[in-house]
Amino acid sequence: MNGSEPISIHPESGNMKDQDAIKLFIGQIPRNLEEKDLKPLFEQFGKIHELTVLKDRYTGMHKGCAFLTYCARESAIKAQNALHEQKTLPGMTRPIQVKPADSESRGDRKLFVGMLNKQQTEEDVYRLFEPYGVIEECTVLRGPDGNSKGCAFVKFSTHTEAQSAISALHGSQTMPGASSSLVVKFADTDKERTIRRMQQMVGQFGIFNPAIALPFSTYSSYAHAQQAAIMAASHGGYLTPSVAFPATQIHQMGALNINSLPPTPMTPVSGLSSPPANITTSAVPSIVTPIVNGFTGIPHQPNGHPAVETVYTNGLPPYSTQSPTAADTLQQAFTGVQQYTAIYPATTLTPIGQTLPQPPQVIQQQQQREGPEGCNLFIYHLPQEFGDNELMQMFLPFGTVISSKVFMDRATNQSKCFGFVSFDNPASAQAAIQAMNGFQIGMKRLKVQLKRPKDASRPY
DNA sequence: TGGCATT
Repeated sequence: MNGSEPISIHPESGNMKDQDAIKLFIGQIPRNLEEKDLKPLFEQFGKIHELTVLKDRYTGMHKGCAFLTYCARESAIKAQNALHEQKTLPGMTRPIQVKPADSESRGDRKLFVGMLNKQQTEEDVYRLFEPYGVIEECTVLRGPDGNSKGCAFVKFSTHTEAQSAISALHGSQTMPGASSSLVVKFADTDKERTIRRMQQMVGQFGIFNPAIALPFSTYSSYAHAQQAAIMAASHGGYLTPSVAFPATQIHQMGALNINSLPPTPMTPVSGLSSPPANITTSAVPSIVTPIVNGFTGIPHQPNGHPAVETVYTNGLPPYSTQSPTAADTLQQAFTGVQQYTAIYPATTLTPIGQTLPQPPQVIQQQQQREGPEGCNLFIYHLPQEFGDNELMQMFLPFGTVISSKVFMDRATNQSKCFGFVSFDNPASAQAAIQAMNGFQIGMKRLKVQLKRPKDASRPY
């Protein structure tokens, strides 16, 4: 949109490319030649689908090369044969390069397939993908016991084939017994796999030592930053932590909280561009989190050290459902939620008037574990804007939450307004049902009951 | 009425 963006001949109706079209890399182009100048040279081999000169992402400088896709696969082959190393453009010392782009060959042609039925074998998966190209490899991922993990790798002979399988199959169907529609995407690169593994480690062992991993020199400055962040959040006119906790406990929250840092948009603290992004547990910088944090408190251990395992407790003994104080606190907090959500529409992720840049968000994924029998709750009629974290916060007062999950619609990425919470003991689960079933939020009342066992017979 | 996974 600005002058430095690469100009492309965009695909448009009447400009469709072959399913097996080849994307060409064009090298050794003089830097004074733009798309319009290059077009005549390449058009002689066929209709161009897309032609893009590569520009530096930041400076907009011409990189001396381009990507070219013809509508017809045959045109690409003709152009490569006629031009590659055959002609030197004015001002260049080396001949023009015309060859399939890296993405077309060895690179991205391996797919990750998720949401398979655990009974599906390599052969089943092969049959499913066979129509889209030549399959070089097909593996169902299995655990040590040999049981399918419900996912697979499928390697095609070309990127284009792989891409066409994605287009045709991703989200196209839901396998019997699978919880969601089929996932078909390019497999992680080595780099992505490393990142994923690191995230899994963090999820497994709890939070790492902030003094080592964070861009602060000492732990105490980190703790200070958190405290400042909490104060900043509490000055926004929302429910303050002091409603729910005595001052000493707020101090502890500031010093010890490492799992529920207030979200970035709430922390305009001078001298800090943003809180460390890689320790937030909130997938979305949700507008309701500060309030919810305010009433439920923050995970820490009575011994004064951060929790080593990723379990979530409020640091208080689970309160009895007869306690009027606790009920009052909840009700107040939810009044706050209602007011807040009335001010900021659900689609607004950043509170109005704040334009802090989004830091790259590395989300710490909470591991989803099933609790023991009688410890797993099904919760329905959640507010649309509640995510896993808000759900967890809501149930922390009743005990140790080992897992919380809001069910999302894959297609729209919207909450389906129901979810699951797992406790480590049945008494907490029962206390939560007693206190929270029928709890009114806005126009809706929560339904909180024990999760149906997986093999429960369907009533229809 | 989950367990969402990456050789």
